Amino acid sequence: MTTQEFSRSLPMMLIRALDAVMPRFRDIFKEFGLTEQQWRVLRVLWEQDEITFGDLADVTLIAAPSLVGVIDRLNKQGLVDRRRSTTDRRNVFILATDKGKDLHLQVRPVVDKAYAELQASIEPAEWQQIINNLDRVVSLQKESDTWQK
Amino acid sequence: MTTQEFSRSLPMMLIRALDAVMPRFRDIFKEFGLTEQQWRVLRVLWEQDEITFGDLADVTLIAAPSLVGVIDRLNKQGLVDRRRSTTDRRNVFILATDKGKDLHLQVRPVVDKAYAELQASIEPAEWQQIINNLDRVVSLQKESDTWQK
DNA sequence: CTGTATTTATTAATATATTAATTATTCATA
DNA sequence: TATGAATAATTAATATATTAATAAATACAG
Repeated sequence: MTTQEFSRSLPMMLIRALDAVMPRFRDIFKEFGLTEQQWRVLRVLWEQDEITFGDLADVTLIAAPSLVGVIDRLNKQGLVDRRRSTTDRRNVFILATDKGKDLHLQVRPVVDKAYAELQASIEPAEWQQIINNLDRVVSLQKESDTWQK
Repeated sequence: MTTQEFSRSLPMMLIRALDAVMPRFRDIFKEFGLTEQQWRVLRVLWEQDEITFGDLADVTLIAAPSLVGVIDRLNKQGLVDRRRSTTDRRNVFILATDKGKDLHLQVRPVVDKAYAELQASIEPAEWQQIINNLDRVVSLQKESDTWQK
């Protein structure tokens, strides 16, 4: 019965965990007219003030080609702006508009509350263990990637 | 510096882990002209022989509207067929064609090898811990979903 | 300096994700 | 048995993911 093996493989378990966790957050984002990815961008800009497109892609884990569209739509909503760097004209800085900052201040408490509830549903020690485990999966793969390129 | 908090939040860690793990598998799938989702479908059909569309969506963790297109494209490649149930004409059975079964037999060993290498990169005890932890995240969320609906 | 390789953001093409609406069928019951 | 509720697959509309290719700017060797 190796379908069960498949269902319990690491990739499927990761996807299942995301499927279990994300819907309640998406519901919140939607209330404020945001998608999950749009929220990730604003979440960073609220702390960062100004960040290059490339760094934003790294931090949000949104691949550059996808991020172009995400930024376009946020820009159309008047929530973020692009500003090309003067020192290196290849770089583009992304920054939240005042409207973007305000919106974020509204969304943030609701999301934080939902996240606190999520965290509260799991023992602190177990929670930390999960984070550490995921961290380890990432670092191990990064290592074995190095010699490949 | 709460951008770090964000980066180490459970959702971001899950996504990062997937990003770390999946590329090497996608490379393999691509060699055989398959996408990740197409492979998931074939992976199930190889064991299952015949399965309803809805059950297939559940097992592959592909939402029904997405699965429609995945099946369409697999069908165009001559790898799977649809067959409407005679007992309940709402149900549609999905099954692999001979070509689909043959292809799967070719892909499977390569994928299994890559998966074995992935698993070998992590201590067995830690591996089991990760799976158990993810399982727990899922079950805890399922519980708190129940009373919501 | 000059031509070439690298880097950064973007476009292009195709596949998938997400939510809401729709169609066809079956169920349940009045 | 007609009829409204429930179920299964699909369509529709929009957003994102993935890979390859491109455009513009900079770095860098010769």
